[in-house]
Amino acid sequence: MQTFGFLCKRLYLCIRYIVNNHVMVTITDIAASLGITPSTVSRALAGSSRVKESTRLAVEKKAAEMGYERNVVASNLRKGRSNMVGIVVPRIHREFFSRVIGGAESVLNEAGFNVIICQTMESREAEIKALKALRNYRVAAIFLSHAIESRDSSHVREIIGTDIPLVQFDRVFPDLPGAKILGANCEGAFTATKHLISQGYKRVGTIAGYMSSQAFVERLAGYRLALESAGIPFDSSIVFEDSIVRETGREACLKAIEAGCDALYCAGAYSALGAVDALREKGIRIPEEFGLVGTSNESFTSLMVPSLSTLGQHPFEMGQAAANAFLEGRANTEVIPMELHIRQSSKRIK
Amino acid sequence: MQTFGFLCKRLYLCIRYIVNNHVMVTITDIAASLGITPSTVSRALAGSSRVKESTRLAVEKKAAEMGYERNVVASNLRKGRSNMVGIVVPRIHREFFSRVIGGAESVLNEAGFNVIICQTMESREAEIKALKALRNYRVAAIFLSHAIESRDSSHVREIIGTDIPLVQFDRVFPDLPGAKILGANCEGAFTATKHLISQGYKRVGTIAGYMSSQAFVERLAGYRLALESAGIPFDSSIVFEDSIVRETGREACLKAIEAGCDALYCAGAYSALGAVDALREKGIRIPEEFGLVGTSNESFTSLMVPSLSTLGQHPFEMGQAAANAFLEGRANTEVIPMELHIRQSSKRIK
DNA sequence: TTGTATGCGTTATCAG
DNA sequence: CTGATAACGCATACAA
Repeated sequence: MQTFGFLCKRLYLCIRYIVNNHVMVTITDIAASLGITPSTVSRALAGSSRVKESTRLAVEKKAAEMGYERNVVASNLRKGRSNMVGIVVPRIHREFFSRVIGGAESVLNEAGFNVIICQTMESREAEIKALKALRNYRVAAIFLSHAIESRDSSHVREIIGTDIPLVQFDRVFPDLPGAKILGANCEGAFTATKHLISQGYKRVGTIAGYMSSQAFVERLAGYRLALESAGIPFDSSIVFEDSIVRETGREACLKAIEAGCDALYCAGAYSALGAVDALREKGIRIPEEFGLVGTSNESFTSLMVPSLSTLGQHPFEMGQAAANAFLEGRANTEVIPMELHIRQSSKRIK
Repeated sequence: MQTFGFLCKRLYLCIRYIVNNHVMVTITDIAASLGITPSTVSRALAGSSRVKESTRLAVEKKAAEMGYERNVVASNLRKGRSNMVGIVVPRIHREFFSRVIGGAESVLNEAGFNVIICQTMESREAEIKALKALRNYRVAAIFLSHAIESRDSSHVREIIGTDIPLVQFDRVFPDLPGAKILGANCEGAFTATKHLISQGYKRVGTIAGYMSSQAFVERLAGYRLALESAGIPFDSSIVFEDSIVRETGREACLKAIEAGCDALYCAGAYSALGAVDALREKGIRIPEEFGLVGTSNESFTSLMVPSLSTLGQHPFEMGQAAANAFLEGRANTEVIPMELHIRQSSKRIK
């Protein structure tokens, strides 16, 4: 026996259907055509154990028949959280970041999440805007690799507080809680620098990146360790900080040449490219007169001539790791190995 | 004078606040602390003209003070549409696509939209899944560059119908309604082929891509036109279809060599890379014995040796154009010029 | 096992 | 110009 309210609703639905004959079908529609209530449909579709098997089957059949699909907006509102994960990166056209995103997406999609992506273009302002937008979407989690301009983490803490799970990757604020996915930066930089030394380069400098970011701090530490383990004193005058793009990399390399370096470990991907520019300008031959190892195995590095030796990260795996950390509710720091690809730019000894 | 219901609500809010002392502030909170109703707050915040200036100011002040930010999920549900735009691309780590996304995002963000990105990995199944997910989010629009596996547009038509504005770019189904952003493919391919002919190459073939996509059809037409305008008969035996990735490009080029070609216009970005592989394998010199022009000015093309001549698109501008077409409600076809970058791989005549 | 009632936060419609 | 009220579609506590 139907209640009066129920019948009213049904009448309303009929009218709605006539007026606008292509609305999305809702659980109420399914309920109406099955003579049951929306709550039961909701439960059946959610796979609740508190619904009769036969009812569930009937609901599922009808839902498929009517082409029902859950309105995730309504569902998210009701649940107070969404099935979206926000990923905030400096620039998506950097191969490293786009591959991290790819890795994260592959895992998250499997688990029923969608990914919303924001670019900061290295600007702190844009990062704040993106984080706020994501919070307003009530995303289930935020994966962040912060902008260079974000010298400290106060804005992140302020905006996302502790309500939204945070997973940081690569460019990580050490003082923030939550999971962190890092490359084995120290170890990697150690290996890379060691390799340059083993090739007979005598004065190995580094284009070190930004010390506001954990990743670069660790790479510098690895570089230093390699020197020390080879009995070479660390010399801060051939450590060039704050360079990460091609142009500043070029400038840093010019200074390195002045300072008598014959090799550079570049902690950034594009600063190494700038170093190549500088060396070409000066007519210095690679690798005979000058050795180079870059970081991040972007595909252009193997296509260049001379091909560029790189300390490769595994961005896809980092994305997967970030997604898994979130899905499993972990808040630890995970280290993804790095791998040295020795190519022409550092291979002086055959 | 407050109504009874209003006071109840206020009491409820107090209790909620005590129980959970860190909830997001809502328009109801603002209304309560200002002694007005949520409707007025909503109107004030929406910039409605039907609200007193002083009230608006008071509301805005209070909102800022309390750190209010609109719950977009609720807003979207109520409005029946969202401020998200879905972008569906084969792979975001393709520089072309990531730059299109960048361009679209830059315009959309200004206009208050956020971007949700889905990758299809060239799979029709994944494309269907992505389109459905976006529809379930009630996105404001979908920007699509379809997967290679999607040989026809039936699934797109079926899923998004006419409810959601569709903007297609680059890989476009001509039979679907809505805006289309295309490179000047025919003209571009004409110029590229003409250039090869002008360099003295005698038998210019093409790695033509997939004929299910408008863009490739047009490039083939441009190629053909260039031959005809030079009085060279079109020869379908040196048109290699269905190649778009590096490996298939390599295979196509091997066939082209067999068929006596001494130049290729490659309609894909990575197929040209495969062609380089094939020529290296066979020990054929570029550009002296064989000329190559690729499509899409990916950054590796200028870093390679020999550097690769390309028919460059303007992906960032294409993204902007897509966003503008959507924002202005246009449904026309827009053509973005292409530009021939002549580099070493095709420059036989100094 | 199912139905009833309510609220998530916002906005639109209608009164006043 | 502002207030009351309902509804967007779904999920859940509670009742039956």
